Order: sequence, then structure tokens, then C-alpha cells
Amino acid sequence: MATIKDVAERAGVSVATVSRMMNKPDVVKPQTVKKIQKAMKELNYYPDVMARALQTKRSGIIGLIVPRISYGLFARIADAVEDACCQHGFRLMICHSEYEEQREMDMVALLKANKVDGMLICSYVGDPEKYNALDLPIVAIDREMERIPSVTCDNVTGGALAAQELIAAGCRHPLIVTYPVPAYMPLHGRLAGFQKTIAEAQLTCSQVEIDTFRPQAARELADFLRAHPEVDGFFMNGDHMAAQLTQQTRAEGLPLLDQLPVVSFDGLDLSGFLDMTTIAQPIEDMGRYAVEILLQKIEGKAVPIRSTLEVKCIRRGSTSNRSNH
Amino acid sequence: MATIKDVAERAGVSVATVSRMMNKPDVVKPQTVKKIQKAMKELNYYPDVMARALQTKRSGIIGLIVPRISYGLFARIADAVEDACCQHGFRLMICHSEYEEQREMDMVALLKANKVDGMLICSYVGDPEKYNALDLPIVAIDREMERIPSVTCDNVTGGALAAQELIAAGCRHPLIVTYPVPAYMPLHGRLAGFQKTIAEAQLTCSQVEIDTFRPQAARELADFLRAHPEVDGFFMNGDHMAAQLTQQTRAEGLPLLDQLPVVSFDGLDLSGFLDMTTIAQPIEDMGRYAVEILLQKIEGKAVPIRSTLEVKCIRRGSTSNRSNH
DNA sequence: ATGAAAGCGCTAACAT
DNA sequence: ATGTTAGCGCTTTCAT
Repeated sequence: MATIKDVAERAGVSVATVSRMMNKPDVVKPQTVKKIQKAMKELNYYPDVMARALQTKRSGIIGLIVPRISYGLFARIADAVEDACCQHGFRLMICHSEYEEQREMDMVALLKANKVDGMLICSYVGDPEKYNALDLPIVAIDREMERIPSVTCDNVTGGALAAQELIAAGCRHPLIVTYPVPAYMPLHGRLAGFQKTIAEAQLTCSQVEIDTFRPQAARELADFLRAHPEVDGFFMNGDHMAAQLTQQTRAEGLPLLDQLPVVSFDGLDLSGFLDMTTIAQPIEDMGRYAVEILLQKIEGKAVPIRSTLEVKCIRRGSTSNRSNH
Repeated sequence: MATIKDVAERAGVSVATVSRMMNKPDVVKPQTVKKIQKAMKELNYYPDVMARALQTKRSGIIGLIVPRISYGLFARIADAVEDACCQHGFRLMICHSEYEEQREMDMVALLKANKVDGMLICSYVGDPEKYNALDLPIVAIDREMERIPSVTCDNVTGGALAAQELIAAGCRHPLIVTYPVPAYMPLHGRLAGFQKTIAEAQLTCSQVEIDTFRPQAARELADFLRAHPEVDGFFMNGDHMAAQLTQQTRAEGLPLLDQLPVVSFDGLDLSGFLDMTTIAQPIEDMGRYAVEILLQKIEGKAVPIRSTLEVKCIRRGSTSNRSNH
């Protein structure tokens, strides 16, 4: 591997000049630039990123922590983030936390040790103070953390749209189905928007928490429905959960979700495959925008503490083909 | 940030001793180890990865190139790879190629410039010689490249299983639906296994290439079926393609895929959501195993040039509920 | 068992 | 406009 010294010798200049040419080309004589470029080409020279990072204290790497890469929403965020990073000349280092606090903190330490220039967090389960103590630019996606800039979709409006859609489909008493989630998720705005809209329409709704990763999930839902026959539609907290429950109820011979109107959330491809109405988050925009904010922060500029992007309702068969009279 | 020098001073030893303690602890006096550990703790010391990498020429980073992170199969591979890397003390740098040769080569150069210790390639569209010329440990996943070790599933058996499954479901003339793909994909073994099994059963099959990323995909399939009324079942080249075509045919009012037996490939969650029989690749095993092979290669050990892992058939409604008599 | 010192490849004053 | 040089934080001979 050719070094800057080799290039300097071959071009008949000093290493400083070569270095300058790479960092502030306009300050070196055009003719010299040519010579150096020629030498670089001939030697197939690439600057050593590590050496440069050691010197400049900037690695050019962004860290991303997600619960799991293979969860549809996060995979798409990762794609968008990778694109944006690349475009700005940064690389992406990905870690997953499994939603475990210990693992999340380990990953944070790992990224910090690897000298990332900044971090993007989609998986907040740890103590917010730990993040603030890091003294590193951080932006949260789809999460809100104290004193840390975040990019989320408009969950309140999303919830409201979902309610409107169910009402339009004829529902009088929809059921909100959620994961058992901790209190700080943006989910709360989503539910608030939903409930407010339902109340304004003089209707009522119920709510149930189901852990779809347990095998008895479908049965729990069925039990709930038996006890609450007034339920005539569903607001599912995420396409993936909706898909899982659909599969599980089918396996149990309880095709509940095929009969009543359903509105889901996220806007993954999955929802289209299942012909399911969903409130779509602008996932790619969120990822891209989060990177832009993070890079601004890395450069020391002020950035908005909260950025909210628009959602939209994608209407499909699950709210247009099913009657529930 | 505390440096090794700070630790050395505080512990009353030289930097060399501190360094030794980190790399070969058994060679330094236990009592000294204690002192150093104490100093490290007090200073909250973490070694600088960049400085270490500069010196040792090993970054501790593995590069992964996939077409897109958000394609179900690759997301799961990425998850498995990240897990395995982490377990072995490596970090993961992810890039996506979009299946574009230029971008793929750019990403390769980028990873090389970032001094990754090795690369995992899931997206081979570039010239194999370029990879061999890199002089860097490389392992391919779900792809076979000349002179580069690869980890794939047993595509031939997978194809055979798919054929058996369709035959058992009563098909006499299944249709193979594939993407228009280049010649080097492991797909070929898959189709060979399928066709051989069909032939051995004294049956026949057809094949059609559909680009499901174009809107008229469903119509093309419908046209084909009209011209070939003997088709009575489908072998889909990938769960994602099957899901897309199902959605598209539904949108066109052509519910073809809901009526005839279907066997798909990959074993993504998606297939379960759609109640679709699929030939499941051992995705997590492939990812984990690829990392293990790569790390061996990085250490200079010899590794198998081809590793093939077992597939299995997951039987679901798409081959058990549908009659086609 | 430990210390001294020479770099790894690059950047950034400071000189010229 | 270009050259000289001192590190960045670490590892690693070579001495002791």
C-alpha cells in the first residue's frame, strides 16, 4: 500500500503539499496538483482512513442502533440512513440492541470506543442521562428522549387518521391492540390522537395489550373479543403485529381479523401484501432527515430538538371490503 | 479522554507495560496488573481503536455489502452477521449496492479504504477478478464467485423439495416464475433441482421471467397463463416476489395465486403471513457461518471454498387447502 | 518483568 | 506556494 510519503517522493514534493492537495486543493499550484494526481494514480494511492482519523479526531463513521435490523421499519430506516451517510461521505456502523437495556448500553459504549462521529438511536430503553453524558452528537429516530433531538412522524395525526378511517368503515367501537410498551414511546401520541377522534365522534373504544411474540397471543385476543362483543374493528399498533396476529388467529382457526375492519400503522410493504389499510410513516424521509440533523450537530450547529414529519393513510381492502353490520 | 500515557503515569509504570497488560496480560506481574487496572478504572480509560488500528493494521471491522438492507432476506442475514461479528469482537460496516455494478465497486473501494479486515458479499454483480485483486479476505453469501469461498443453501435440494411439494398437491404442470437474473446466481441449481424432479415424475413444467418491480408484472403473468392453460401450480423464486405478485394480481382483479398451489422460496416471515408454503433457507446459520469462515480466513487459515447448508420445506395453506381438479 | 524509543500514515502549525 | 517537523495514541522490538 502506497503512503503519502511515496506519493510525495514520486511527485517530487513534500508530504505536506500532498496533504494540502487532499484537504484544501485551492491553495496549491494547479501544476503541482496535476503532478501529485499523476503520482497518486500511478501508485494507486488511497489515504489511510485510520491515520487520518487518529490525527483529526474524526472517524467519518456514524453509528446506528436499532432493536433488530430485520424488523421491517428499522431495515428501511437503515437503508435510508446508509444512503444519506454515503452521500455525505460518511460510513455506517450498525448495532442491534434486541430492546435490551444492557445490550443497548454495551452497543453505545462500543460505538463510542470506535470513535463514531455521532449516533442515531432507534432503540431507546436505557437511561437518557447516559446518553447525555456521552458528550457525543446524538439524534433519535422514532423515539423521544430528554434533551436529545428527535425525528418522528406525526403520531397524533396518525392516530386521528386511523380513527377516522375506522369510523368511515362503519365502526362504532374499535379496539386498540398494542404491544406492552414502556411509557416513553411515541405510541402515546398515536393513541391520544386516536382516542380523541373517537371521543369527538361520540364513540367509544377499548384497548388491549398483546405480546405477539408469545404463542398464545391469538387466543388472548379471541378471549378478549368474546368478553367484549361490542368490538367491531381494530387499530393495530404496527403492520408487523397485525400480520403476526392475522397469521396466529388463522392457525388457531379464529379468522377474526379477516372479518372486521382493520387499520394498521407504519406503511411497510407487508401491509400491501395483506391488503391492509395502514397509516404510513415517511420512513425514508425520517432516516435521511435524521442524518442531516446529526451532521449539522456534528459541525456544531444548532438543530431543532423535535422534528415531526407527515403521515398519510393508505386505504386498502381491510377498510373497504368488509362490512360489519 | 485518557490515553495510555495517563494510565501509565498514574499506575507508575511505562506505557509499554500498560500495552502489554492489554494484549498479553499473562506476561506481566499480577500485582502490576492490579495497579494498572485501578488506574484505568479511575481514569475511565478506553484504548483508542484508531491508534491501535493504525499500528496493527487491523481495524476490527467487517464490511458487508448487500443489494438493500430492507430486502427481507438480506436484513436477516445482516442481523445474523452483526450478531456473530459482535460475539467475536468485530464491528460491522454495512453498504448497499442496489444491484448496480458501479455502486458495488464503489462500496468495495470504500470498505477497502476504510481498512476493513474482511468483506462479506451478498451482491455480486461486479467482475470476480476485481474481488480477487483486492487481496482481502472475502466470503460470499447466497452467491458463488470464482475462487471466493461462499456460503449458500442447498439450492438443488430446495428446488427438488419444491417440486415434490407441488406434485403432492396435485400439480401436473407447474410454472416456474423467476426474476430476470444474471447467469451466476445460485438460482440455477434451484431450477435444475426442480426440473429434474418434475422430469423424473414424468411431468412437465414451464418457466417465465417477470420483473415484479414493473407495474404491469401481474398482467404479464395473466397473459402467460391465458396462453398456457395447462399451468396448474407455481414455483415462485422468492417469498418477496410471490407476495408482490399476489398483491398485484389482486389489484388487477386477477386472483390467480389464490386459486392454485404455490410454493415459494426463502422462508421469510412474509411467507407465514401469507400462509404460503416455502422452502426455507437457514438464513441465520448462513450469516453466522459466513462470519466464522471469514474470521478464519483473516487469521490465514484455509477454509472450504463452498459451504452448503440444508434447506427445509415449511408446508402451509398454499399447498394444502387448494384443490385444482 | 519492565522500560526506552522507534515508528504506523497522516495533519497542522510554523518556517521559508 | 511549499517544506520541515512535531505529534495523534498505540504496539513492538530491543535493552535492562
